[in-house]
Amino acid sequence: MDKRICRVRLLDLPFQVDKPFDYFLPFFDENTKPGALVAVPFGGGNNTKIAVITELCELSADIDITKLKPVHRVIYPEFSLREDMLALAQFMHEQTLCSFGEAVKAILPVSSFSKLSDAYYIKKEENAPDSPIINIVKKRPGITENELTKLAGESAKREANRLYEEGFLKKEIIVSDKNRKYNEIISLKIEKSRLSNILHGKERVGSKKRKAVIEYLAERGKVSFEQLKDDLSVTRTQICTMQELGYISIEKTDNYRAPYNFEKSEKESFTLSDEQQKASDTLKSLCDTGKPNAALLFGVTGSGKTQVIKSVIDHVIQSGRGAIMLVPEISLTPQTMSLFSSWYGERIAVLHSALSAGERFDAWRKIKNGLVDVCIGTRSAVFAPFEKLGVIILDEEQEHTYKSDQNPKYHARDIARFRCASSNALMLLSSATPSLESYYRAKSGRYNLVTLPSRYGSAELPETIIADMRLDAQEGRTGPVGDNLANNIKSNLSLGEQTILFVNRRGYNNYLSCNMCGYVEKCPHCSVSLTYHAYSRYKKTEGENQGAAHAKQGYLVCHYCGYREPVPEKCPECSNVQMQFMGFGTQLVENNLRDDFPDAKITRMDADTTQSKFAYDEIIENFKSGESDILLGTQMVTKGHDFPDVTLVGVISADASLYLDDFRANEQTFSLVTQVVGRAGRAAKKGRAVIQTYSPDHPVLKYAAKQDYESFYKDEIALRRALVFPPFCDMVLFMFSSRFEQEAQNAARIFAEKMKNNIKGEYNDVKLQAFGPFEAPIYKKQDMYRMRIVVKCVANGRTRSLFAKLLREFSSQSKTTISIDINPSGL
DNA sequence: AGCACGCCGACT
DNA sequence: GTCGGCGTGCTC
Repeated sequence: MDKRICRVRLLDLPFQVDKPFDYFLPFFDENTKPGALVAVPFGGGNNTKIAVITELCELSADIDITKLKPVHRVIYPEFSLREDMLALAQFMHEQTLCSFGEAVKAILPVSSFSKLSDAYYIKKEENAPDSPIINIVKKRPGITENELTKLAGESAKREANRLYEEGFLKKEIIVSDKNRKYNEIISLKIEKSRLSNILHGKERVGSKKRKAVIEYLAERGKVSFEQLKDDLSVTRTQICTMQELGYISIEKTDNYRAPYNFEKSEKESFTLSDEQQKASDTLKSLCDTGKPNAALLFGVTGSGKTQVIKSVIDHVIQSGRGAIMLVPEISLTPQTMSLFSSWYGERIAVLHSALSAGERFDAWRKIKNGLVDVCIGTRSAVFAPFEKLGVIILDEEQEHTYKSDQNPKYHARDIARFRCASSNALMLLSSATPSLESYYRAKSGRYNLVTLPSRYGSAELPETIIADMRLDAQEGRTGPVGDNLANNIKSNLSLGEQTILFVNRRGYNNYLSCNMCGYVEKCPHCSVSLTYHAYSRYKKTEGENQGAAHAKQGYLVCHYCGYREPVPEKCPECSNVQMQFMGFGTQLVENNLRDDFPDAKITRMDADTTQSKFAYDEIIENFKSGESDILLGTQMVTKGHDFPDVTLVGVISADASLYLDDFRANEQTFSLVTQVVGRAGRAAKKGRAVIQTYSPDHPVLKYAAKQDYESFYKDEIALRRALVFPPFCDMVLFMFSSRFEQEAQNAARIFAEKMKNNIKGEYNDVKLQAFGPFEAPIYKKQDMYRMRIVVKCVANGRTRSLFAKLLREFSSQSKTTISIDINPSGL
C-alpha cells in the first residue's frame, strides 16, 4: 500500500524548533523515499521551505490527518540522500548537537540550491472573490510570488496564499537549475518535405530569424547553442519558442567545469622498500576484510607515506571502489592534485571550500556518477558521495583543521569513521606525529598501527642544534635571528645551498616570558600558559601591544579553569625585571634578514603572499628551481614538499607555540618542530636544523630535535592522564554572546546553575566537571560580549542528551546566543 | 528564526 | 476612529 504520510526535517530551522514534522503525501512515485528533498508549506504564513523526508508512514488512527499540510512536491531528485548519508545526518545531529538541517547542508552541495519561488495559476474561476490578485494572475498565469508583491504590495503574499488555501489559485514550486551547465545541442525536427516547403518559402515560420535558424541547421546539422548564438545572434527565448513550436529539438548533455588541469604523465615509477611493501600489504588486506577497519600509518618524516597511500588507493580502485584523500588545508590541494593526476589522470575530483558553487556541484556530480575514482580535498571532502567507498585517508591526521569550528562542528575523523562503518571501508590516518588521541587508540588496539620507522632511500635525519636565545639576549641581541642561526645562514649562502626559515605564528597570544631565563608562568591547575589580560581590558582594543611596564597592572588568566593572578613584578625564577611578551611576525623577520644578508634572495610565504589561486604553487616552484636562497614562512613551509637542495632549516621562535594557552601546546609544538626539522636533508645531502628557543631544556624541543615521538608520547600521555585531558575525557565548550555585557554574563551564570541543578537531579548519573563562567579570550568580538563555560566530561549519549536539553530550554527563553563545541580544536 | 495574533499610543 | 508599536506563542 502507498505510504500517505511522511516525516520530514526542515533544512532551515533554528535549534529550538528543530524537530520532526509530519506531512500528507498527495502523490507517490519512485522519488518519494526517505532522503528525498521536498518543498513543503511551513508556519502560519505557509512559506515554502525545503525539507528532507526521514520516514514514510501509513495512515493510522493516532495521526490526525486534518492537521497535516500536504507536501508540494519532490525537488532536486539528484540530491536525494542515500540511506547511509541520511543516517550520517542523524549521526552528526546527535554527535555535534547541530540542527538536522545543518547536518544535511554539510553533506549536500547546497550552494547549488537555488531559491524556490512560488508561481500562481487560476484554479477555479466561479465564485472567485473580486480581488486584484485574481485579476493579475488571470492576466499573467504563472506569475511568481515576488512579482506579485512588486505589483500589488506587501499584502499580496498573504492574500495569494489565502486564495490558494480557499482553492481559487493553484501553486507551483519552481526551482531554477542555475548551477547546472549544459552543452545544448540543437537539431532540426522537421520532416524533409516540410523542410523543403519552408526553405522555398511555401510555408511561413513566423519570422526571418526562425527561418535563418532552420536554414542554418538544414545546412550544418547538429549545432551547439553557443555556436548558434554566435553565428546568428539568436536568444535563448527564441530557441525555446522554436522548440515549443516543434521546429527543433534541444538535447542537453552534461558539461563539467574543471578548475584544475588533469594531466596524466608517466612519472618515473618507484619501487616500494621492503618496509613500505609490508605496510602496504597490511593496509590493503584491511580494505578487503568486508568489515570496517581503522589504521594509523605512522612514519617518520621522509619515510614515503605517500607511496604507501598510493598503493592502497590503487588497490581500492582495482576492486571497483572509490577513495577519499583528505589534506589539512586548501593550499595543499594543488600540489596533491598534480601528484595524483599524474597517476590517475582525469579519474580524480577536487572538493574544497574555495570552489565556486558550479565547480563544487560538478565535482560532486562526477563523484556521484562514478566518473572518478579518487576525491582529493579538505575537511568537507569527507562527504564526497561515492556509491562504493573503499578507503578514506586523513593525511597529517593531527592537524586541527580537520575539526570544523562552525556548525556543524564535526571532526572529519568522526565522519570518516561513520562512513567507513557503513561502507565496510578502511579509515586510514597518516602522520609523522600523530595526535595523542589517535596514537593512544592505536596503542590500545582500536586502530591498527602500521609503522614506517626509517627514512626512504639514503636520506638521513638532519643534525639538529638547539640555539639558546637567552645567550643572545644577555649580549643585547634581541632580533629574531640569533647568532647561531645567522652564522649557519651565512655559510649556507656561501655554499650556494638553500635555507628554509619557519616563523611560528601561533602563540600570538599575550604570554609573558622572562627574556633572561625563559621562564613562563603557568596555571597551577591546568599545565597551560597563563594569558595576559589588561586591568581595564573591556575598554581596550584587542591585540594592543602592551609593554612590560604596563603589564604589571594586569592579570594572568587561565582559559581552562578561570584561575587568575596578578602579573609578577619580576621573574620568579631569576628575579630579572625584564619580562616581555613574545612573538615575531614574518614581515619583521624578512626585514631583519634583508638587513643582515643584503645579497640573499629571500621569498616570503604566508597568508599575505599566497592570496591568489596559484601564488602558492609559483612560490614553491621558484624556490625549487633555485631562484631564491631563503624561503621564509609560516606553517605552510612545513608541509609536504621535497626540496632536495635545502640543507638548512631554522625555527625562529619555537617557544611561541610551546606556551600557547592550550592543553595541546606541547603536542602542536612537537609536531611543528618535527616537521620543519624533517624538511632538511631529504636527498643525498645531509641537512642541519637550528631551533631557536629561550627554553633550550624543554623536553618537547629535545624530543622534536631527535624526532623521538615515542618518548614525547610517553611524557605527554602521562601528563594528560594526570591532569585529565583528552584522550582521558572530552572537552566541551559553551559560548554565550550578547550585545549587552550584563546579559552575556547573566546567561552564562544561569546556564551554569541549570547545569548544576540537572546533575544533582534528573541527570545525577552524568559525571562532569564544569569551569567558569569566565570571559572568552577575545572577550568582545564584533560588538558581542562573550562568556564561556568549559566542561570536562565523557561525551556519551547521556551527557549529550543533557546538553541538548539545556540548549533547547535555554535558547528559547534567552536573547543571548549560545553555542556548543564538543572537543574544540583549540580553546 | 519567522510570522501571526494581540493589545495599547500618535495620527488622518 | 485607524495605523502600527513589538510582546507572546506556535510552527506538522
